[in-house]
Amino acid sequence: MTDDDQLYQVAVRYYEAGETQEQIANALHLTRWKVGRMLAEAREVGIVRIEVLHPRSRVRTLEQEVKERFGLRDAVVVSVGGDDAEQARDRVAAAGADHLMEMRPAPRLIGVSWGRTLDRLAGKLVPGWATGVHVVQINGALSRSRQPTSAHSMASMIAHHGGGTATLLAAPAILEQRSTRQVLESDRAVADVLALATKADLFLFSPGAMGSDSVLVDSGQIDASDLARLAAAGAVGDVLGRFIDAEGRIVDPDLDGRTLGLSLDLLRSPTTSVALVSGTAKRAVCRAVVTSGLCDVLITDDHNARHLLEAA
Amino acid sequence: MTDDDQLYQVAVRYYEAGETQEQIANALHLTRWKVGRMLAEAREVGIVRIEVLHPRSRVRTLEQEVKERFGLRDAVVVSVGGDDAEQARDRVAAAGADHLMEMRPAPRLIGVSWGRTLDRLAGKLVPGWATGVHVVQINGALSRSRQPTSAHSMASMIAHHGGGTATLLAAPAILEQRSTRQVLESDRAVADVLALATKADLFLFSPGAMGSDSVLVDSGQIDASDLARLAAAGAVGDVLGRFIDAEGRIVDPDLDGRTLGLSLDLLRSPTTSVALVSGTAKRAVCRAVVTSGLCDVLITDDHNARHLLEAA
DNA sequence: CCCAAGTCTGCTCATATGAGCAAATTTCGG
DNA sequence: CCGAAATTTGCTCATATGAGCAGACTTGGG
Repeated sequence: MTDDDQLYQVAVRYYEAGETQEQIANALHLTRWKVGRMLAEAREVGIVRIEVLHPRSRVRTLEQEVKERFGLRDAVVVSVGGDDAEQARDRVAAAGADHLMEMRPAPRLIGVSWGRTLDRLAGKLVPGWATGVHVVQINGALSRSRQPTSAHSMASMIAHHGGGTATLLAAPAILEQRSTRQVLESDRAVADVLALATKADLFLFSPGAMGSDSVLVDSGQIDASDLARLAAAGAVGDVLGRFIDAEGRIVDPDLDGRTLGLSLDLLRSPTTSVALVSGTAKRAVCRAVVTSGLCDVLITDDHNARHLLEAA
Repeated sequence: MTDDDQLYQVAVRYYEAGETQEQIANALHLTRWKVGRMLAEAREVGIVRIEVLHPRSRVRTLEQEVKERFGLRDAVVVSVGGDDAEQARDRVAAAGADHLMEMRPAPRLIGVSWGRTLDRLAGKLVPGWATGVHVVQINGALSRSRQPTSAHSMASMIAHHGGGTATLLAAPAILEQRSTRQVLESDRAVADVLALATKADLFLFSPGAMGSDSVLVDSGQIDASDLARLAAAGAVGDVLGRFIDAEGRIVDPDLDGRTLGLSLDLLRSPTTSVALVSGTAKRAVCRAVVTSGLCDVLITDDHNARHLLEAA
């Protein structure tokens, strides 16, 4: 039996660095065949683990537990093998798309937020999944650019694939002044959209974590110092651009007053609201969302679900 | 993008059934190249997950948590990728061997139980890991065969690799009559071994689960009906052949009176006792062992550790 | 409805890889 | 310490596999 550490090194070079067996052999002063055999052994003893998992594999037991523990209408927990955040996001988005497509009665008017996860979800919907859905944006978009942002393209895509139309919200998510927000919200163009949004029979959103990779930060809506201040005040993340603490309460009333979009109370209303959460960074905000009733349906990955149950 | 389910099917055939790309192509009426591309995509989207994990990778955070929660002297948690029981046992055994070899001061007199896990551990010790250790068996062995059983070979191997000698216990683990046990225990050949065992400065054991694959069952020491009776009385598994309930108490005093070997109280003494546990079947007994102080050091796999923390 | 842009398909070919085998080496019982 | 048995090594060769590429096929915009 060859030394474990060397097996490991060879396995990493082959499977992770993508080197060829011959390259590895040269680098480590071994023969090509030795390397081949070492790889076989590494697979044998489990240093290299190859698993094929069904793309839609869900963890029903966790779903059940999460659902009961937090009194949700429904929970979807997808299993992602390792801890690749990107992949987890993908799986969760796919599960969200499936869930959306399987909803009966099919939603007619969907209120959506925006973000990377929802973007993915939009891409996973199969064209023709519904007929004549209407999609309405429920919070402001990015301020920096004038061109249609991802928020817009996403809403449009959901609507388009569902054979319907989208109503976009052409306004920034966070304003400089409270008064600006008030003015904007009373403008017909904005007011009408928000009024429509309140009538949605389904809300779809994905909370944001506190990290500096949050979309709100890198789009310049808020900056690192804001983030630090919010974190210090107990913020665990944002929902529709509104920062909340572990109990789901608004952390900074001033900032919140400058945030344009639906009030969080609407998410707590009887209308079904679906939260998509993936990645370890969103654990804290996920907990806040489920415990404070901001969502009825949680779609997340198994790691997060387990964490939710463990620490509670 | 190709259909997820088909990607899955192809991946399973290739990676799990070991079929060649061409075979798969024929079976599914695809071209060989298509199959190759599908496999690439399956890896891409994470249907196929290849991970290389360091053979000694330990999960320090879990170790810390387990250690604190149950007030242990030490805890070692090894990560095993999936849920291959055989592999978990192997990793745990390897970790046990490492732990044993790294103990300072090195143990001089080691009391060992026996079982599949300890067997593996013995094999992992590198020859010369210590000088002049003495190994003593702490409970009876299998009754069926007269030849040196695995219990003996194991103890000998640990001793041999440690440049020392072993004292074996040539007696069955469970007797038919309480009196037989008493007679045996007062016989010098047995009494001396047990007396030596009480002086050990380290105990090493692996609890047994309630399943019918337990070594006690398939060696004929107890049978399925005994097992059922014990389970009904609240037994969660055995330690040194003695069946305990969730609180670590002896379940059946009669059976226990017929069991030959060290008393469990010795494991609870200040002497370090190391428990090796792997596999989901041993969860219950593992919990009993750590909560009732039967071990100071727990060596287990990550699944088990997580379970221990979750349900507690 | 049609065309341009993008995507997918089937293929050639160079190359990476595993099965099989004799030679070298290690292991182990006496 | 020796020689038989088991294991490991280096190798040949057949084969499986991925890169690259031209043609076929969608797809979406006008």
